[in-house]
Amino acid sequence: MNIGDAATESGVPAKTIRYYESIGLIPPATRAENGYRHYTDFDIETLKFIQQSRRLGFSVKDVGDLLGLWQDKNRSSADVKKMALRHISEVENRIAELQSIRGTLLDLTKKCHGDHRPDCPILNDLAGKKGGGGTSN
Amino acid sequence: MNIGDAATESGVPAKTIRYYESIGLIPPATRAENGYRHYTDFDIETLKFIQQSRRLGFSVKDVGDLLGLWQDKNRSSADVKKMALRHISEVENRIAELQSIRGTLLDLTKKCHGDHRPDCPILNDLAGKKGGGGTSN
DNA sequence: ACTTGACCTTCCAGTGACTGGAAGGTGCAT
DNA sequence: ATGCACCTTCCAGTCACTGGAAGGTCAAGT
Repeated sequence: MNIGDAATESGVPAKTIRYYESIGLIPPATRAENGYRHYTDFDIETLKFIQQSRRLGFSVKDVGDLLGLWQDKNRSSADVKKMALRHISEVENRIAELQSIRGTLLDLTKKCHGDHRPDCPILNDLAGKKGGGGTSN
Repeated sequence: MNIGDAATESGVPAKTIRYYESIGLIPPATRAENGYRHYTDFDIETLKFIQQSRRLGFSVKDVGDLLGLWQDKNRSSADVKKMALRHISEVENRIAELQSIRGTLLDLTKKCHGDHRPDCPILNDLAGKKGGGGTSN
C-alpha cells in the first residue's frame, strides 16, 4: 500500500504520515524498489491509533508513550490509566479557563448596547477601566 | 521609561514588547540617544489593553483590530460587540470539544481497572476496537 | 580608572504539530 | 509521446512567543 492509500485508510494525511516518520513517532516505512513508502495493515492500525489519540487531545509525545504501552505486552494498565487521568485533569483545567473567559466576555457583551454609538464597556474593560455597572465575574 | 520598566508596569515581557513591535501590532517605540526604546504612560496603557485582550483569548490579529477600534473615536460599539460575540462562539465551540473529549476519557478510565495487568480498555479504544463492556458506546 | 552587574540592542533558532509549495522522479493509460 | 496522478525531498510558513548569543551602555562600588 502506498502512502496515499495509507492516508485514505487511516485518515492521517500523507504529509502528516511523513512528518510522523521524520520525528520518529513511527519507524521509517519500508520502501519499494522505486523508493515509494510501503504500508501494511498493521501500519494502518498504528496510524489509526495515533489519529484517535490525537483526537482525544494527547500530545504527540504522549501518543509516543501510548504507542509504547500499546505494543508492550507486559505493560500494566495502571500506567495507561495514569496517563489518561493526568490528561483529563489538563483538559478540565483548560475547560475551566475557557469558561472563565466565556463568563467575562458574556458579561461584557451584555453591558455593551452594540449600536452606532462609540461608547463601549468592552473596550473600557480591555483598557483596564472600570465598567459602568455592578459586580463583574 | 525603558523597556524593562514598561514590561514591569504593563505585565508584558520585554521580549514580547519587542516582538509586538516587530510584527507591527504596536508602532516602533521612540528611541533615546543611546538607542534604548522609550515608553510613555499611553504606551503602557496600550500594552495593558493588549495583555487583557490576549488573556481573554483574542488572537494577536484580533487584538490589532480591537486596538484600531479602541483608538477610533468614531467607531460603533456594534463592531466591537460583533467581534466579542464571534469570539464567544469560538470559545464555546472549543469548550464543547473539550467536554466531549473529557466525557470519552472519563468513560474509558472508568472501564480500566488500572492495576498490574496489561488488559486495558483505553488502549483498545484508541486502537479502534470495541471495549469489553456491555453498554453500547 | 577599572570592574562588576544590570540593563539595553540585534539577530538567529526553537517550540508544537503540522501544512503548503517547489522541483523533480515514477507509473499507467491513451 | 503525452498527460496526469502519484510519489520523493527539502524549505518555508503558521501562531505567539521564548531562549540565547554577542555586543553596547550606564551607574555604582573599589
